[in-house]
Amino acid sequence: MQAIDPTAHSPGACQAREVLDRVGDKWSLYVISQLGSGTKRFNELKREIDGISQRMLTVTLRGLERDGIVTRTMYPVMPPRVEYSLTDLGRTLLETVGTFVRWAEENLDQIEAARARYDARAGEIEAFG
Amino acid sequence: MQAIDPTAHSPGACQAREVLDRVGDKWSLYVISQLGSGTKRFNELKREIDGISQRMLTVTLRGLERDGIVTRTMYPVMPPRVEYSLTDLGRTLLETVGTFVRWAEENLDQIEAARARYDARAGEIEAFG
DNA sequence: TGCCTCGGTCACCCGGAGGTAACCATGCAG
DNA sequence: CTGCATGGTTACCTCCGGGTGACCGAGGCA
Repeated sequence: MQAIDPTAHSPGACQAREVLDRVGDKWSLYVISQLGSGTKRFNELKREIDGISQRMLTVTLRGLERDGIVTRTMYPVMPPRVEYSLTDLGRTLLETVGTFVRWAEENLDQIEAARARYDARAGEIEAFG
Repeated sequence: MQAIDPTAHSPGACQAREVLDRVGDKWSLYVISQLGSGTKRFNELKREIDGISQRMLTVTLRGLERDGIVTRTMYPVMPPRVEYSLTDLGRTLLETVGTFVRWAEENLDQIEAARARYDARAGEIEAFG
């Protein structure tokens, strides 16, 4: 994802782009999705989200916290205990993302089919064109 | 955006991630949004999408065409005439993105407020903490 | 004879997203 | 004394998304 150019403005899309810049990175969606099932601790998230590094989980959570999508609660005990959960805003976002996820589930096969067709045709042209 | 790691699988989110990898790049949303209002020619899109380069418009359109979201129609005349439009799949995607756009419109101010609060608090801590 | 348009392709470069690994403080178990 | 767990931070490096600018080929126009 990429910074917004404030001079660019395609009427409807630009607001969505700003949200995409938040949620469209590599890990945010996984974190939001995991927190959808309730409050979680740092290492709990780390274990559940396959392949995420310590640093990226921190960075992602900080970003989501900054934007008011998750809350961070620290208990000053030893060893440290830190809990993350969705805010109300985060929960409405999760819902909205849900319609997106459903679209993905319903149409991913179509996309992959189209992709296969396109690649097949491209290979053909390369070979005989 | 980034390639998918096939070993990663957060049940619901992973399918959506694949769609995000398609639509979450810098320009796809603008292109889809512009094509929502009908068939357009290459330079027409280029003029309407503020700041896009010739190369990136080509790249974006090729990607969307590959995934079956837009169709490309070439008329072998001189000077060349090429028209782009949404497929049925593209139109359902546009609709889905619409709920996303509405969420963005309704909640962007909340995000920005949260961001401002967070930054203010961070500055405070840096100064006095 | 140039120069413009349309719809691209190609070579090159840069910045930033994201990965890896080391380090931190503290307390408890062995 | 050593090692492990928790929840990070930091330095460093790599990769690639995306931007810039040159070039193309055929026709029209002056």
